[in-house]
Amino acid sequence: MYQAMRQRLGHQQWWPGDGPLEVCIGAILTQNTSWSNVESAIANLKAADCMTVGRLDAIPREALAELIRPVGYFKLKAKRLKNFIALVGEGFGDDIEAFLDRSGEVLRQQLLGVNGIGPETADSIILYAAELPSFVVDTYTHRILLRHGLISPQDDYQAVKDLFEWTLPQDVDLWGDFHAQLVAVGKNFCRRRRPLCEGCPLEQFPHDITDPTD
DNA sequence: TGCCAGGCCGGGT
DNA sequence: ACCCGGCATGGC
Repeated sequence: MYQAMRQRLGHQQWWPGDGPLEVCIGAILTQNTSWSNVESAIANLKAADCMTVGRLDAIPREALAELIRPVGYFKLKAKRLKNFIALVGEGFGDDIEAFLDRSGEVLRQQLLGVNGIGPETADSIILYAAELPSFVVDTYTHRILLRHGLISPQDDYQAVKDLFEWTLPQDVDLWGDFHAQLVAVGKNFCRRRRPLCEGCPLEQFPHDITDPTD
């Protein structure tokens, strides 16, 4: 399935955006939000010279919220950004690289301890910012695998993550691009409550679910 | 015009 | 252990 998507769509070159801090910020801001909204919020942060740990720590939460308004849930996400920045600042000052330069297990545990960072956001940061192998599962991943009968509805985040991590060679570029391909397919061919995926790169693979509830 | 977007949390059963 | 409402702007 990866080869089929890759052939049709080409390498997705994820994460879109620049540098490890921007990846972390984007991962939090894009929670249940389209990436185009995140782009304009990130542009605001850059224009306000706030794309550093120090500036994000210094800026008042209310002002930060205004800068990221386009992402929606902006008050909530301002809080979540602050929580993440506090974790980095506690041990590493402004040095995001040093914060990320630790084992994936330690990183994941610390990230999950932050209010506002759940499994997908943590894994996105580990895979795309720290560049360590940690497969990212999102709603598209769930949906696509469910439609193809590869998982059951009650399989949780960890079960789906395990399926990928135990099956694929442990390769950061492969895992990163695989997730990116699934998002591309999800956005364009596998939308919510739509049974048919006309022209989908995965059309050749069996669809066991003909009446999707998701 | 309504539905959806690259989730996560807190409170209620 | 689940289930649900809340969070909110922008694009199609």
